Amino acid sequence: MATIGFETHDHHACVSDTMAKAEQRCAALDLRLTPVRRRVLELLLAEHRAHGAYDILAHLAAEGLGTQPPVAYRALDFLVKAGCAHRIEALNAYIACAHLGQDHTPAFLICRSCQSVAESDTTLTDGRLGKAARAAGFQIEHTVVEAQGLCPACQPQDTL
Amino acid sequence: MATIGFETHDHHACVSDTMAKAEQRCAALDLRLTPVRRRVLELLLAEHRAHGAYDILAHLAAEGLGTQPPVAYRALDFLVKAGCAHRIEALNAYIACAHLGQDHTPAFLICRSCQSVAESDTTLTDGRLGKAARAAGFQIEHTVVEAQGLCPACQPQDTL
DNA sequence: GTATCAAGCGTTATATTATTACATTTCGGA
DNA sequence: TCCGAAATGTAATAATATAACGCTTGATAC
Ligand SMILES: [Zn+2]
Ligand SMILES: [Zn+2]
Ligand SMILES: [Zn+2]
Ligand SMILES: [Zn+2]
Repeated sequence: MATIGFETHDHHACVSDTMAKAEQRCAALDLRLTPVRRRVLELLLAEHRAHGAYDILAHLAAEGLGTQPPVAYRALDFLVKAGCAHRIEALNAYIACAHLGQDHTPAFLICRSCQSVAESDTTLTDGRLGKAARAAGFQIEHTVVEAQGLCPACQPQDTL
Repeated sequence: MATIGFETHDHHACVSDTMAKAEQRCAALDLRLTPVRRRVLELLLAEHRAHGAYDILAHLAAEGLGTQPPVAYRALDFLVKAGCAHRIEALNAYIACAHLGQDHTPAFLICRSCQSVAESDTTLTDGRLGKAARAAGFQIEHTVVEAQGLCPACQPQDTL
């Protein structure tokens, strides 16, 4: 279980790795990573936090890539469907996938103080939700698992 | 782990029990379950599915209890804070709590076909999310756990 | 090559969800 | 009975999201 987003890491590598994987993935699935879509993914990747559709749109507008909401929503929808990004329901916002290439069921840890978001990759739905679904005979198609709270850096320090 | 919402049950009893528990709870916590708040809870309780704020508002308007959005949002916010209702983030909607009086961390099973929503009561965050949070040093304050899919009644039948 | 068709994009308009702000009322406690 | 906090009424607006429609592009078939 790797949680990306709170650890200090080589973020440049993080970005270029993910972009490369996104290229591969889209090529493999015969999906077209057009300029707008690519740029939106780059914008999402810039920081490990969620970005609102209108934030993204503002960047696109500043760069002459589009000014109307559908421009942003189409690109975001594409990235989500392609598995390159996830929607954070609790924030009505979007984030780049931190485990591109790995088959995973994402779970998010959202810091209310610094707004950073970590994506935890645990492979299966065998936690609470899986058990509850099995017990109820429910057939899961998609899961939303998001925790809000304080990341390690934002927690009050005991040690003076 | 009881999942309420898909099972056939005595829903009249379900409603009156919950209303009684809500009364008790508000009294105990010194919260005021005013007429609008009570009515909104009743509306939520009518069916085991999520209700949009504007759906609720439409009912209130029809009953002369208020016509402006804040009326619905205030009542819903009160009920959520009081623990009598939950917000379903994936639907931007609200549902009455099915485990009022029990200390619980709700998880929801949302049927995309019949829109019914079941609340599963599992007491602790020791599933995927809990483990991921512990591993990352994240301090959870609130969790959003929602599965979308098909409830037992809406699944294609093998047996002819 | 060029006709055809689907995917992508530009743009306008509109729908849905949610909050801010401020005046007024209600209600419990001093 | 007076005071102050909580609740409510109401208008305005913000934030998020989608529908609809026509044009452009780029791949494929002929
Ligand atoms: Zn990074
Ligand atoms: Zn992911
Ligand atoms: Zn019931
Ligand atoms: Zn509940």
